[in-house]
Amino acid sequence: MPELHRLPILGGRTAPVSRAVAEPGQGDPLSVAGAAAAVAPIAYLDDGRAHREEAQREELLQVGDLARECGKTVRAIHHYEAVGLLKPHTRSKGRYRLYGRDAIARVRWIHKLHELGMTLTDIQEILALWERAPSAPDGMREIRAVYHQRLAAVREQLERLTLLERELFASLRYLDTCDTCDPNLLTARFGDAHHADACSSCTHHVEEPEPELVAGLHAGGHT
Amino acid sequence: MPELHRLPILGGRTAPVSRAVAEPGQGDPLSVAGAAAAVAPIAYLDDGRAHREEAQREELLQVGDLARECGKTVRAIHHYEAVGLLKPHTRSKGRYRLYGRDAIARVRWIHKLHELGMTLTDIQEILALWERAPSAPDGMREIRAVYHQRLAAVREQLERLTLLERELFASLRYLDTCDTCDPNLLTARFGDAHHADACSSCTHHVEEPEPELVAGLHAGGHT
DNA sequence: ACAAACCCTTACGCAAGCGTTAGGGTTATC
DNA sequence: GATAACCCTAACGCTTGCGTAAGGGTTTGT
Repeated sequence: MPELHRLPILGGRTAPVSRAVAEPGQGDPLSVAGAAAAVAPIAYLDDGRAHREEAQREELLQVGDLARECGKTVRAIHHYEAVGLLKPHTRSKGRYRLYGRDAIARVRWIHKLHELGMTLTDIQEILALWERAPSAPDGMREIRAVYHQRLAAVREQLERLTLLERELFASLRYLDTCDTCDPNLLTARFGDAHHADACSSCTHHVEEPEPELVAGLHAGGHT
Repeated sequence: MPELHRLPILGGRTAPVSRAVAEPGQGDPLSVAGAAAAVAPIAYLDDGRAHREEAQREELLQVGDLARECGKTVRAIHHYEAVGLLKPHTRSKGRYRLYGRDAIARVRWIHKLHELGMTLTDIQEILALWERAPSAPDGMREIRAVYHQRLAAVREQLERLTLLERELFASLRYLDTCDTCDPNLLTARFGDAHHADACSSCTHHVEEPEPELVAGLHAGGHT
C-alpha cells in the first residue's frame, strides 16, 4: 500500500431522506415499510428468504441518499457500480438508481475492505468468487482464504507502522532537547548556527546517537 | 492514505561496489578514503565540520550503487532528485552522478517518511523548512511540529487499522464455522444452497450476528 | 579498439479512485 | 408550469511515484 489512509470527510448536508422518493402510496408494489424488524426474529430460521424480501420492500434510496448515509460521494457510488461492486435494486421510470437499505451495508463493506488495503478490483474478485461458488459453504471457504491473506498483510503493516511510530516518537523526544539550545552559542562555536554540524555536535545530546529521522535532514542534501 | 503499504523488493545484484569509480589516485582532490572513522571520535566535539568533510572524502557512489544499497531503483533516485529531495555530491567528467555515503541516510530517511504516510512533496517541504530556518534550533522546532502532526496521523491510522484487524479476525472465526456446514442440508431447506439466506439462516451461528465483513457479501449485490 | 556495464536526458505511460465538467432529463413543490 | 434540487451518461482530468522506452554517451577491462 502506497501510504497512510486519509479518511473521507462525511457530507455536510443534514437531511438523510430525499424529497420523499418512493413514498408509501397505493398502486406501488414496493411500499409496506416498517414492521419487518418485528417479524424477523420468528421468521429467522423458518424462512430467511421471506425476511430478506421484506427488507427489500422498505423504502428505497436514491444514489444521493445512499452516498450520504455512507459518507461517500455520488461519483464514488457510480464508480463502484462501474467496477461491479454494487447494483441498484431498481431504477425509477426516469432511470434514477434506487437502492435497498442493504446497499448501505454493501458500501460500508467496500469501504472497510478498502481501508484494509484492498483495491476495488480485489474486492470485485471477492464478489466474483462468492458468486461463482457452487454452494454457500464453498463460497465462504474461498472468502476465508482471501481474508486470511489479508489479515496477514494487515498485521505486517501494523508491525511496520508500529515500529515507525516508535521511531518517530523517539525522534520527537530527541528534538525536544534542541529547544534548550541557544543559537548564539552555536554561532560562537561554528560561525554559522545553521551549519549542519551545529546540531550534530550540540552538547545537549552528546551520548545519544542522532535518530535516522533527524540525521536524514543534513545528509547528502539538496542544499 | 490510499491503501496499505507494499514494500519495495530489494535489488537482485550482489556486488555493492561498482567498477571502482573515483578510485584513490593522485591529482584527484576527492580521494583519501579510509581512516575517517578512526579520527572522528576525537574531532567530534572539537570540529564537526572537519569530521563531515572527511566523510565526504570517502569513496563516492554511482547512482546504481546508491540505489542498491537502499533497495530503490535508479529511476526512483532520479525521481527524488527531480522533486528536490536529493542531490549528487559531485558529477564525474562524463556527468555521472556521484554521491557521498551520507546520501544513503538521506534516501532511507525519505523512505521512512514515505512509509509514515508523507508524500514526496511533503518531504520536500520539510527540507525547505530546514533550509529556510534562520538557525539550527529554529529549524528543529519547525521539523518537530511537522513530525508531531505526523505522529498524530500515524496513531490514528494505527487505531483504525487495529480495529479493522480485529474485525477481520473475528470474521475469520465466524467463517470457520461455515466449514462444518453441509451444503446438502442447506439445499434441503432452501432448494438452492447458494442462496444468500442459506448462510444467514444457517443454524451454526444462530446467536452470533453476521459480521459486517461477511454481511456485505450478500447485501445489495451486483448479482 | 571494442565490448560490457553503466549512466544521461527526455518524455510518454500507467494504475487507482475518484473529481469535474458538459449537456440534458426527472421529481416534487409552489 | 416553473423552479429547485436531484439524477443520468459520457468522457476527459488529476495526483502519486515511479516504469519504461528511446536515443546516445562514459568507464573500464582486454
